This record gives sequence, C-alpha cells and structure tokens, in this order.
Amino acid sequence: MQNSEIARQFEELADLLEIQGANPFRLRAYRNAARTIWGLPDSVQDIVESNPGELQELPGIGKDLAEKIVIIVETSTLPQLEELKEQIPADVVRMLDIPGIGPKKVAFLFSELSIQSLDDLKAAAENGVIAEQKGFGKKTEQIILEGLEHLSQAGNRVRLAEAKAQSDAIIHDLSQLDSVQQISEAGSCRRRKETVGDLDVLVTSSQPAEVMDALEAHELVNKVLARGDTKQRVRLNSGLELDLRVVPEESYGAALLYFTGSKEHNIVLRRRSQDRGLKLNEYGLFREDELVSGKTEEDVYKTLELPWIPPEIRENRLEFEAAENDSLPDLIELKDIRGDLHMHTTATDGTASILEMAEGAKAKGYQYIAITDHSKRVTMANGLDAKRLRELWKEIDKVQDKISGIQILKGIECDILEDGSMDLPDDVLSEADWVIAVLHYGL
DNA sequence: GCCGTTTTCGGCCCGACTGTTTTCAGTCG
Ligand SMILES: Nc1nc2c(ncn2[C@H]2C[C@H](O)[C@@H](COP(=O)(O)OP(=O)(O)OP(=O)(O)O)O2)c(=O)[nH]1
Ligand SMILES: [Mg+2]
Ligand SMILES: [Mg+2]
Repeated sequence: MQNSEIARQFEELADLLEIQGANPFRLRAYRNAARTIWGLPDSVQDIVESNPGELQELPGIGKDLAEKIVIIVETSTLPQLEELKEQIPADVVRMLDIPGIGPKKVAFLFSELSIQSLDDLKAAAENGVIAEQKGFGKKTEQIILEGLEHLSQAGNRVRLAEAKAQSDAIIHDLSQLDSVQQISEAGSCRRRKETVGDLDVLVTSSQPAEVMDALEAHELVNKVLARGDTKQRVRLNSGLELDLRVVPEESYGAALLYFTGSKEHNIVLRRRSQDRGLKLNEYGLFREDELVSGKTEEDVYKTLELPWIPPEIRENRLEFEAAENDSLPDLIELKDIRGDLHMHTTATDGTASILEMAEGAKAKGYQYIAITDHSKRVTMANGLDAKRLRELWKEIDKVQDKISGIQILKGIECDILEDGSMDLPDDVLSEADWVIAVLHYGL
C-alpha cells in the first residue's frame, strides 16, 4: 500500500471525527501523522513488514497511531474508519469543502436538520429552512448555494509558474505606491512549492486602506471576498485567490515569517518561543508585552537561537534538527546549473542555430551544452538520418572553433522504435558524445 | 493522540474577519 493512501485514510478519519466533535488536539495528531506519512521517503508498508517497532520513532507517531498504521497496511482499512463512514455519508463530509462552512455547521445540518446529501442541502437552502436556524442566516444560505455550485473547483491548486507570474505582476504594481513600504510574496509561492493553493502577499504600510484600495482596483482583480483593517482576500480573474496582509514596518520580519509558513513551521517556532518565556505572532516576538525582535526574519530566528532557515524547507520536516546541528543544506540555485544536455536547433524543430544556442547558454553561465536534435522517425520535426546527423556534427566542430568558454557536445535524441530497436544504427550512435534514448511513438 | 534534560499529566500557536449576535462562535490565515 502506498504511503499516500495511508495518509488519506488518516485525513478522512480526522474529518469524520471532527464532524463528530472530537478533541481538536486528537485531530491534529491524526493530521500530523498523515502529513508525516505522506512526506516520508520510505515505504511505510516496508517498515511494517520488516520492523514495525520503527514506526513509533517517527515524529508524532506513538503507540496508538503505530497500531492503526499496522492495521491499515495489513487489512487495507481501519474498522473505526469503516464504522464512521457508515454513520456519516460521504456527501456530508464533502460539505466541509464549501468555503465558510466548517465542522460545527456541518454537524448541525446533519444531526439537527437530517441533511444527508448535497441534494438535501441544496433543497434546504433553497426553501429557506437553513436561514431560519440559530447561528445561520440569509448570508449563510447564500454561501452554501454558491459553494455548492463551485464544489468541483474546491481545493484546486495551480502550478508554481502560473501562480508566480500573477503574484509578481501584482507585487510589481503595488510596489509603485507611496503608501507601500516593503512588499513580498509569501505563503507556498515563496516556499516554492510545486503547486500553490492561493497567493499570499505581505505589505508594510501605515496606510493599509490605501493599499487595499489599490489592490481592489488592480486589473487582475475580479472580486473582493473579505476586507478588514489588516487583511484582504480577493479573487483574481484567473480564479486564483489572493490574501493580502498589511502590518506596520517594525513587524516586517515577524509577519513575513508568519505569512510564509508553513503552518507547521510556525507552530514549532511559536512553541519554541513559549519554551523561552516569549510569545511569537505576526507582529513580533514579545517578552511580556515588550517587543524583543521582529524587524527581520533573521532577528526572530536569532532570538530563538536558530540560523535563518530558507523558505523552501520550512515544512517542519527535519529543518529544525538540521538548524540545531548546523547542518542546513545548501539549496541548489539557478546559478548552480552548469549545462544543458537536451537542446534542439533549426536542424529539426528548434528555433535557433547551434551558435545562437551556444551563445545563449554561455550568457547563462553554462559550461557545456549538448545539441540533441531528433532522429528520423520524428518526421513531423524533420528528424535526422545518419547522414544529416554527421553533417550536423561537422557543423558543431565549425561553431566550436568560433566560440570559446563553452563546450558543445555532439548529441542526438534518438527514438526507440515500436519494435524496441533504435532509430539510428549503432555505428553512428557510438560516434556521439551523448545519446538520449526516447519514446515518442507506440506508447 | 502525542509528548517530556523542570513534567508520565496537562498542556497542545495565535490572531483576523464575518455573520449573527448583543458579546461571540465559527471559520480561516
Ligand atoms: N500560525 C499560523 N499560521 C498559519 C495558519 N494557517 C496559515 N498560516 C500561515 C502560514 C501559511 O503559509 C500562510 C498562508 O496560508 P495559506 O493557507 O495560504 O497556506 P500556504 O500558502 O502555505 O499553502 P497554499 O498553497 O496556499 O495552500 O499563513 C495557522 O493555523 N497558524
Ligand atoms: Mg497560500
Ligand atoms: Mg492564503
């Protein structure tokens, strides 16, 4: 069984128990376990089969959770989970995906109004029953009806590049305002997660309202979803949502720390503060009510006896242990890329010549490239046969004579044909510096 | 349900916004 499936079952268990009103800290334990298992490089099933005692060494996994993990691996499920699923229909759990509707409201709708399905929910909202209930109203009725319409998009995430382009554009424009002092991306975008659930932008300013007015008026912004004195949530035209947080200048570091997250990283920092008789929030690090630090992230980490931790690893996944041991990793950066071993030219479906590719690579600081145009099977890209390939390589020799400081390798992206043989003969492939073997057809 | 170099019991991060409320619960970041 995959780790992700074990993790999913704990998540589901937590959702069901939450609707039942279970102890929130117990739910947190289940969710932390799910997160740990999800992010584990080793197979939990392998651990269970070889040395189940090891499970309890995982952070946040104790005796009970270890036992549950063993049962899930051995029987594919958990009796407790199956029982809860009998009691609470899947549709009722799905109601949690409606923004603004949480476990308390779902529990009320299910147990007091006997709402068992999304259809029941829609009907109850439409005929006004929900709005009459204590703690509910017209607005909640509206939220539910809208939420039901958009349920299929709930929890949608977008790729980092797509998110960052919009975040960068808005940050660029807001940074022009006189009322904006500092501005930064935050959240999962700053942590460079592969996918991003929403955009988070932090601003320091003494005039939050002006900043929010400017965001509202921005061409990428479609709708204001919420607005208070210090934060605003908007929906962009793309459908992505953006959280803007505005704090005073002296809180910049503490607020950036808070808003960059992750949530779990924040909780560890806040516990660490408590242990030292301090309190950490987005406004700073406080002793009693006196500000101790908060101007920069580094200040806050330093007061907590930690080095600055790069956003990319702020996930409470061993970064604190690494920081304590002075063994934080040197993260790979763009400048560490030394070459590119997959490149096309106008000989097939590229748009630049060998020389242009070499010059472009050199400008990026690369030390080597490999020209790897297509082989003949890829007819739509004008793929190379042996003769044209050898001519291209001769051309590479000529270009190599004209440019210094970068090595151009003679390569080929050679198709593996449907029968498993190579698209070009071995003798020509053996002359190459670099061969990419690739499947384009018969997949 | 987990955890502990003060603790094996009693804590568990802390604050903003909204709707429905007349003082705050629920939800969310
Ligand atoms: N202290 C604390 N901080 C939180 C909590 N929830 C969120 N944050 C902080 C850390 C998050 O990275 C940041 C932005 O919240 P988001 O919900 O947008 O999460 P994030 O951007 O990490 O992930 P996302 O890709 O948007 O799902 O706010 C919380 O419960 N407590
Ligand atoms: Mg976010
Ligand atoms: Mg957010």
